[in-house]
Amino acid sequence: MSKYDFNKIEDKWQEYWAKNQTFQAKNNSEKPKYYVLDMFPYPSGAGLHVGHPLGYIASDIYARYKRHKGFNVLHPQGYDSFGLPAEQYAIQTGQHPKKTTKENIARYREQLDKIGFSFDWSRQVRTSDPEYYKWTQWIFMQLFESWYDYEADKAKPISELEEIFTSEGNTTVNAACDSDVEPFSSEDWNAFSSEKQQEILLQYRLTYLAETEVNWCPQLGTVLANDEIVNGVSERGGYPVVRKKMKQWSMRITAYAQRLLDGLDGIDWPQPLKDSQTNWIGRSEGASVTFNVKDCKETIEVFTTRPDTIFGVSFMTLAPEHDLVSKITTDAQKAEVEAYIEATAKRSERERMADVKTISGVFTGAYAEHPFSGESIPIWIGDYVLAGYGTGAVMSVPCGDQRDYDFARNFDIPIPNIFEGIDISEGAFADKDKTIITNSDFLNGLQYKAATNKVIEALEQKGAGKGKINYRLRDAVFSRQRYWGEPFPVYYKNGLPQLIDEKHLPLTLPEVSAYLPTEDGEPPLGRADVWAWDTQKNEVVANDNVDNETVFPLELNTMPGWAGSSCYMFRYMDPKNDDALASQEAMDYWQNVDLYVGGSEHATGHLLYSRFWVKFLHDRGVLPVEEPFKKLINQGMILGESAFVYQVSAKNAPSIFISKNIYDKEELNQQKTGNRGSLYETYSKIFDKYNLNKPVSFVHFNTHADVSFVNTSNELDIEAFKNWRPEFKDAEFITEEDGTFKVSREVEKMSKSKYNVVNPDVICEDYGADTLRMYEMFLGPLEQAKPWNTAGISGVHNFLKKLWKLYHTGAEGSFKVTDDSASKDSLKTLHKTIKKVEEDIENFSFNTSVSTFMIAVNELTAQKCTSRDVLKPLAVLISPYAPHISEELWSLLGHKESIATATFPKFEEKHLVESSKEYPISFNGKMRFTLELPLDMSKDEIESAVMAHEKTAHYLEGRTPKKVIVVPGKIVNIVG
RNA sequence: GCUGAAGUGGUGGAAUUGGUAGACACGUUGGACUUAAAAUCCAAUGGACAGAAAUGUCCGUGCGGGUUCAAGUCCCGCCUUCAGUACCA
Repeated sequence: MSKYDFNKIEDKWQEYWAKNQTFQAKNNSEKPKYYVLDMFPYPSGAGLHVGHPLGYIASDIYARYKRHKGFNVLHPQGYDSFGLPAEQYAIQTGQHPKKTTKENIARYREQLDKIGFSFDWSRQVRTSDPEYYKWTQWIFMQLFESWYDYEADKAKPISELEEIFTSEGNTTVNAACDSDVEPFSSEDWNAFSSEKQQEILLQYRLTYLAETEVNWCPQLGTVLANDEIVNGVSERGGYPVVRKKMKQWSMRITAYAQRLLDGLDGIDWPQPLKDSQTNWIGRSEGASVTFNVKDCKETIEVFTTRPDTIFGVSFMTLAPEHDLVSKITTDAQKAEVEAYIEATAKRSERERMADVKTISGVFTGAYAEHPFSGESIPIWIGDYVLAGYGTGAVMSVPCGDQRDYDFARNFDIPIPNIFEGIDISEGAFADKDKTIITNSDFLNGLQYKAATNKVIEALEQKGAGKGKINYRLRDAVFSRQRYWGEPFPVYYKNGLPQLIDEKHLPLTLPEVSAYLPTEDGEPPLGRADVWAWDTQKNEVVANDNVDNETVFPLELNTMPGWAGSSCYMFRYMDPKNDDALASQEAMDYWQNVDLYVGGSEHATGHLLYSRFWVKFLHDRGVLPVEEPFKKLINQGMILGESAFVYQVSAKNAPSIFISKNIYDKEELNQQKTGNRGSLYETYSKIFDKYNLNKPVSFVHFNTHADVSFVNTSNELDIEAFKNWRPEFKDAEFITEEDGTFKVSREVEKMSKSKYNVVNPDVICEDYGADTLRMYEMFLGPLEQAKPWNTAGISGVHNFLKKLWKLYHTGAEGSFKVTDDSASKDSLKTLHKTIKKVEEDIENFSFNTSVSTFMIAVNELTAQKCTSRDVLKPLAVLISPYAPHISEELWSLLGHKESIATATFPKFEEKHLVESSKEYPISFNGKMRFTLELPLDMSKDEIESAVMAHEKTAHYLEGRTPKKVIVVPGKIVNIVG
């Protein structure tokens, strides 16, 4: 073989790797371990485009590199195969999601295999596989069986809590729980009915049932998101939508807020990603203050970050949804308040967000009492206060908060000034570090920090408040009214949730007649005929058998998408284990993921939930580690370059397309916004110019053309375009002078609907997987978003051809390496390359090492290097990037084993050292010359050599140098 | 509004973290080979000016300042773009 026949080579080695299980990882090894993981894909029907493998290529390079470096590398892959698209497809076609998912996975696998990844496929997991989701269900059960003890700051078994309740009641317990748990003694507890006890325990569990409001559309038979509702009716169809309270499972992630925050310090993640988790958790320090409501027994609790401004309070504001509103509103204000609440309730979340400028609110007629001054403070309601944050109530300090200020202004509420020497006639003053408090009784003359400490102390003494840390993070709703997800291992006895026994997992998804919700609003599982739990037989039985004695209804909701992806990284360690998520030995050996590669869009979803679950399972002794991902890298998205054609058409007439340059030249773009008369004139002129039949009127727009019809010079294949769609069959084209038709291009997200998808299979077919891999890396820095442009691929492809040729300098291009000792220059090139590539891989700057390879191969070609001593290590260097060609060269070099196990060449400094080198020397930027000096000179020696040089002496004549700056190997600067 | 990232040739992007800016590649131009094309190879390629030429000089990393012998890199103030987030008390 003398030609670089990449298709043949790649098929051969892909087959070899599969047959020999080259990349299968062992769970025990003398070698140090290294775990490289990609975020596993959701197998969509559209298949992979060139953007998807970017991160996989990067992690594969790293995994292969680590193998060369002597690590036992775990590099698995699987599928996040539960999810909405498959379900929607099922609703439309009636096909079981299981079937389409299976097909999609097969397609994904085929595409992935073509790129030559070193995945250990023997460990593949699929989240929709019962053998897998058995463990998702198992983790849910552990959460159900746990509570969070703030004293020990960890999760504990719920049985321990029951014991405490039995012996001490709940007053000594500092636990994460629902806010409305009432205090009870041990006597109370023991007197409670079993139902009552279960209800109370539910409020402490780490996953619990709670009533949550959702938007329900009975006609569409589904829950709608806020943005799917316009003016109180559904966006599609215009059906009425009702707010409905539904019992939903929630995850008590808020218990872990502080630990999730603290844990960020110990992990090597990109700063923007850490920032977004920090913001999402949203910790703020302040105080909770209790205000008594006058003339009734109620109290209002508020959270504030500025307790120091408590003497600036001139009113209080409650969210319209606040529970107290109905209790404290006076009869005189009742009508107005109710009208306001109704009006706010009707507004969707979206409207409320879009309309933040309008100030609205109503006085309740009630007054609160200031905890220190005892003054009466009017209580208002206003929709700028959010029910979901803090306590849903604020103490309004108009001089210190702009929103309070605007509200006070709008309703003529007094604005007392408590900041010394600050003018608040124009707006509030929120800069807490620049003020001294005044008009504030015992806080006068203090600054923010001191005042805050003092006021909290005073509040605590009075029992009117305490220092508090508030988090923005909410508990995560865990129920979905969907079919294609994990069923909950839960049945209901007297309306109370019960777990099925662990031994009977997995609880598999039942068959249903259709994948839509039922007409009376139950999730799709409500359609299943066989979906009840028999506690005697311990199996799923037909619904008819429900007797609420031994047979009970099962949960109808399924788990959300993130359930299956939260702990999958541990399942890879021991994927076939039927007795545990993974064996203790496997988990102790692999610990956690050393390198995780994936998109940043999961910052506040998967990556947060996963950390939560891992911390929880660590608390409960299941996992040895507390963080799932030690290092994380976000790969940027690869965007598509859409092609547009400019279309001018009349109704019912064939389309007419105008080539881009003509369109630009005639400034039709400007005409688009001009008046219709001049538009018509301009078009008429053009049509006359090109001898085309003028339509009566013009319609003017851009149309996507499929990128496969466009070559690298942006020329459109007119014939292919005409045949694409029937309506373009008779289209006419106004072409450039040279007869070509040019499209305009625009960078957009790669998507089927934009006809800008580039398929990796096509690239592999035309250029080879090695070219694809290297080109994707060459495109730019890994973390950066960048458009795909096939035009540049020839550079990388040429490199691989040159690499091939470097090893094929024999007669008629046959393979040739010699046993001659390598030239100094060649050794220098090799070691320069080893050093650079090693640094690049360690720093994840894969783009620059592609350049380094190109330089190396060009130099070695020029040196006519055929030495085995150079060509052998070179193949290993390149193999992480271009594994197929490297394997082929490796076997041509006479090796029987795969190159994957070869040792990474060792860098030797001595090959880079030369006898002498020319140093450029500059004087203050004015004079520059070069001086040849031996390389092993010390700083001082170089300095004196420079000073002794005639040009230096000339320059310095009559002057004393201020200093000489010497950087060996770089540059010498002398300042006169 | 807030937070974060980034602005370098015609294009994608390098620059050893303060030390010859523009590596490498695409594109473009010219040349070799060829009946021709493709492929391959060679050369030139930031701008301006001077020179027959080798070469030299000046300008140049979004804009305006500053520190330094020396700034794409550090500091201050702007502008622009992208991403995330948004009444968080």
